[in-house]
Amino acid sequence: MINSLNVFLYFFAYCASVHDQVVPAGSSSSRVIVHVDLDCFYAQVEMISNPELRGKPLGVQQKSLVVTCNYEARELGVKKLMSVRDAKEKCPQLVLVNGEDLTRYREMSYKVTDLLEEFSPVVERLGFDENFVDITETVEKRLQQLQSDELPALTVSGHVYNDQSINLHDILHRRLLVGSQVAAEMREAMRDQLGLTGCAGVASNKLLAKLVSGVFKPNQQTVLLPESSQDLIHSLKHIKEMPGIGYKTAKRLEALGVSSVPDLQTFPSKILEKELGISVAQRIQKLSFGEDNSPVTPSGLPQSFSEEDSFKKCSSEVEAKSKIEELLASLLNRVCQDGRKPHTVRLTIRRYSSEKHYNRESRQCPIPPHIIQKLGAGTYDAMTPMVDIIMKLFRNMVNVKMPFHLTLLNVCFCNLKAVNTAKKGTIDYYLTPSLSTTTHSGKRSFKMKDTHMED
DNA sequence: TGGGGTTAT
DNA sequence: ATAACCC
Repeated sequence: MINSLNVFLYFFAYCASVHDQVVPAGSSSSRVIVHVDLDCFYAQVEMISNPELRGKPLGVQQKSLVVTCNYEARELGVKKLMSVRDAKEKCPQLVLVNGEDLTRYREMSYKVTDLLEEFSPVVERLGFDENFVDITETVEKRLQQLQSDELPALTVSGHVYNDQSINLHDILHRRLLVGSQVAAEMREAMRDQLGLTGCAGVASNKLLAKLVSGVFKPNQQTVLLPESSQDLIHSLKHIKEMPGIGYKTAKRLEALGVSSVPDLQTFPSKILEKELGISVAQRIQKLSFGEDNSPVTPSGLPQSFSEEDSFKKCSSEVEAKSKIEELLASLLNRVCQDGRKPHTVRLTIRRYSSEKHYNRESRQCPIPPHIIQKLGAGTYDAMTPMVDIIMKLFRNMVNVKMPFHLTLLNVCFCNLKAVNTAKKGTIDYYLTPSLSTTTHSGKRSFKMKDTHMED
């Protein structure tokens, strides 16, 4: 006779061995990814700046749009990207603050990323209010610290998608549970140290982590166990909701009769590849199965800085020049604070047009070395020569002898390089191949000294 | 429809 | 330089 204890022990050992074989311990094939998504970020920053706004319906305005709003406003019918007119109509008590200057949002955004980097250095930013963190290693370490008698006490933090039951014998479940605990600590740190609330999603890849983070909304977190991933992706009502399938691709898919997740899953791969190109086709078809092997790529320092302004009409060169000077003044301050130096400048315009939705043109050029040098110290030394260069780009795009009508100007500094800190006469000075060698500290708050040795 | 960002071609 | 994607 086999007694029940033996049956239990056998079952225990069986489960452990099966799953440990499927995903060997220390295997990199299974990851734990967290997606952190701040609640109505701009509105939160505004409420921190001015606590009197708390408790009132609050919208953040850019031009004629309410770009985001707090939950009090949402309960009264205000939606993201609603026009100010519609929002005021829905909600006359709505308090509006101007959010066209992104400085404070950008600063708070990087504080969040910096905080998350303390949990794992592998943090990828997505916009100002979202971050992906690969915590596979953090989780592995914690699981190895766990004594075997502590295993039964392992619990989830926050929601489990679909209320799926947890199997502690499954190593993937264990990892994701510890992941949910790390996510809870991240949200606690954001609240305690920065005063910010947000959602988190924990799953085995970026796509699923992002989708699951939005399941319980505001200020909550959800973990997805592997057995529920098909339910999650099938909960999408349209392929446009799939991150990675944008406006254009969704339209082209719809023309092929593909509009739902199952449509995309079962559509013939060869035809899809012919229509969209092999790269996009293979990527999005994998997405439709919940598969996403793209790594969390550490964002590090920004690749570019830009400032832009939109308006009803700009139709003269002097008008454009004064707007460009305004954009440039802010940019020079930002570049100065960063410490690195841009080697390329780009001007982008939008011309007035009744129909064409997305029409933008740009011209870019290298920044001459003698101007790059002036970028570090006083912002005003660089101002005049930079304006001259940008106006050349402007006249290259716009025939100023003909009538024109612009609705947007954008100035972008990119191709950022660390300043050369190698001292003249040293081995380093002569061996530094260009100045592209990364000499920055890796900390965003660190400011490099301008040693005037670049170029 | 704003004021940003990224990568691929 | 543009086009696509993300927020």
